Amino acid sequence: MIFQPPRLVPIGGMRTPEGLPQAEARLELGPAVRVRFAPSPTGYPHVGNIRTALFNWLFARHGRGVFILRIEDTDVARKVEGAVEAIMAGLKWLGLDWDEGPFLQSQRLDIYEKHARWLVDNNHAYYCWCSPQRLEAMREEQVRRKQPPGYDRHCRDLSDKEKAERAASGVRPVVRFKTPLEGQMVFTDLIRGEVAFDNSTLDDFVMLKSDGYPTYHLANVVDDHLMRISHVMRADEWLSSTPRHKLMYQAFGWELPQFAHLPMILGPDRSKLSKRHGATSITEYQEQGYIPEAMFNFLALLGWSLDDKTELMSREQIIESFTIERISKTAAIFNREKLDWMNGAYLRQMSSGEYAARVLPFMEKHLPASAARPLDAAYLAKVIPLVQERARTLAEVPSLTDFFFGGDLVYETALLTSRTMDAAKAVEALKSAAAVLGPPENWNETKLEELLRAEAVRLNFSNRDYFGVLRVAVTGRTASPPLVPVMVVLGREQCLERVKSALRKLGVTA
RNA sequence: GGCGCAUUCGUCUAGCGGCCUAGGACGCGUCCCUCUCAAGGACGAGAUCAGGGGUUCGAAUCCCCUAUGCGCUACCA
Repeated sequence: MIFQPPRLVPIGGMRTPEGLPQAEARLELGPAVRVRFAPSPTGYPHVGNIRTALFNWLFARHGRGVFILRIEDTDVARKVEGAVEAIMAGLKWLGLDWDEGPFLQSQRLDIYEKHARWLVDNNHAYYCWCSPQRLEAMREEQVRRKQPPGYDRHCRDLSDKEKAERAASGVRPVVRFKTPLEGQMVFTDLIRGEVAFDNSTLDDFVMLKSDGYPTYHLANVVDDHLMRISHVMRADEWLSSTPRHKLMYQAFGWELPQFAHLPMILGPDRSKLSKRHGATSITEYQEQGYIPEAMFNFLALLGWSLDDKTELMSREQIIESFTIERISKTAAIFNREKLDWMNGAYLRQMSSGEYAARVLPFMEKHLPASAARPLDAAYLAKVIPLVQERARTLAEVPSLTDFFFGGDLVYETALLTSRTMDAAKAVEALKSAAAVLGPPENWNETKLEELLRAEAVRLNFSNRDYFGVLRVAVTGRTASPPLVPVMVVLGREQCLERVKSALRKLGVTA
C-alpha cells in the first residue's frame, strides 16, 4: 500500500540507448531541481540519515524543486522489519514531505536486470561465476601479500566455450562491471570541488547479485537517471563510490547529475554513527520529548550555517536561505547538550495553550497512577505553565509536576531541616505557615505571599529558610516553581494536609 | 596496506588575502535578579587557526610536505 507510482509520462530527447526504458518525468519539462532521499531499510533512521533527508528536502524546497523518497531495499538479508515505516514516520514528524514515491527498489527488479543485461550485451559488463570461497581465498592471499584487495577479473576474459560450460553448470552468476584498466575519473563535487580517482584503483564491482537483486551501485544509478535526479546529495561515505557511478553513467551514455557529498555526523567518539551511540533512531528523540521544530533547526545547523551568529531560525527562514554553498566540509559530532538547549528555547517561546497540548501525551503516559485518568484538562492548564520555562524536553514535565497529582508525598525527613534550620525551627516555621494557610479568605496569590513573608520576618527566618521548609512540605522536594503560585494551584486542603504530614514527620502529633 | 576526504575554542560554527590582538552559540565559571530551581541580564575563562615549509608588502584564508582523524576498499548500503 505504500507503493504509489506517481503519474509519469515518458519524455523525448534523452540519450538512453534503444531497447531500454526511457527516462521519465512528471511533465515535458520538469523542475530544474529534482533530489531524492534514498535510505536503505537496514535499520531505524538515525540523525545522520535524517540530516541527509533534511538537506535534500531543504534544497528542493528552496529551489522549488521535487523531493523524492526512494527505499533502497536491495539487501534481503539485512532488511529490518518496520524500518520503512520508521523512516517515513521520522520524515513526517519533521515535516519533510515527499512529492514522489516512496518507490521500492525491490519492486523494480526487472528494470535493473534489463540494464545489467544491456551492459553485458554491449561489452561493459560480464557474468562472473566465481564462488564465494574462491573470492574469499583470493582476498586472503592479497592481504597476505600486502596487495590492495579486489576482484582479480578471473571471469572477465573467459572464452565462449568456458562461458557456456559455466552457464550450463547451473551456478547462478553475478554481473560485474568492466572497469577500464587505465585512465582517471574526475568529477566536480559541489561541496569538495574537483575529485579524481585512478581507474586502476577500482575493481570490477558486482552490479547484479546472483539472487537477481541489484547492488547499490546499479540500482542507484539506474533510478537516479530514470527519475531524472538533478543533484545527488548524499553522505560523504559515498564519495569514493562516485567514480564507479560515473563509469556507469558513461557506459549507458547518460548525462551525469551533480554531486554533493555531505559531511558525516559522528558519534562522541568521532566514529560513524551507529547503534552504540545511544538514541540513534529519530523516533527515540520524539519519545524523549524533543519537538520537531527544534530538531529541524538543530539538524539544519549540523553542517550548514546562515552566518556568523543566527542560530534560532524558523523553517521558512531556513528554506529561504539554504544553499549548498554554505554547507561545511567537515564532519560534525552530534552535540546533545546543544540540542537540549535549543529544544528548551523552542519550548519557552511556545504559547501556553500549544505547550499544554504538546505535553499532554507525556503526562498521560508518565504521570503516576495516582493521577486519575483521563487527566483534568482545566487543572492541567493551571499546572503546566508553571514549568514551561523549566523543562528542556517534554518528557521532563511529568516528573517536574508529579507532586501536583500524587496523594502522599514520599521524601526524606532530613529535607525539612538544614544547616540553618534544625527540627525545632522547622516545626516553628511550619506551624506559622499552617496558621496562614488556614483561613480560606487568605487564598489568593498576593495575600498569601504577603502574609508568609511577614511571618518569616516576624519569626526572624530568612525567606530562603522559611519558604524552603514549606516547599519541601508542600512539594516533597527542594526545587520547584515559585511556591505561592504552586500552593494556589494545589489548593488549601491539599496544602494544609501536606504541612500537617510534614509536622508529623518531625514528631509533632497534635 | 591502497585510494579518497578532512583538519579554527571541549562541542557546533563564522572566516573565502589586509576589517582577526580570530566573531557567535552550546557547555563551563563569577556576579546581578531571586523563596528554591529555572529563565533572563552582565562579565569571564577557553583556539600560538594540526605542524613545517613556501607565495605575498601582508595568510586562518593560496601552494607543497608531514602528521592525525575519518570514510571506502563485500554477491552491505
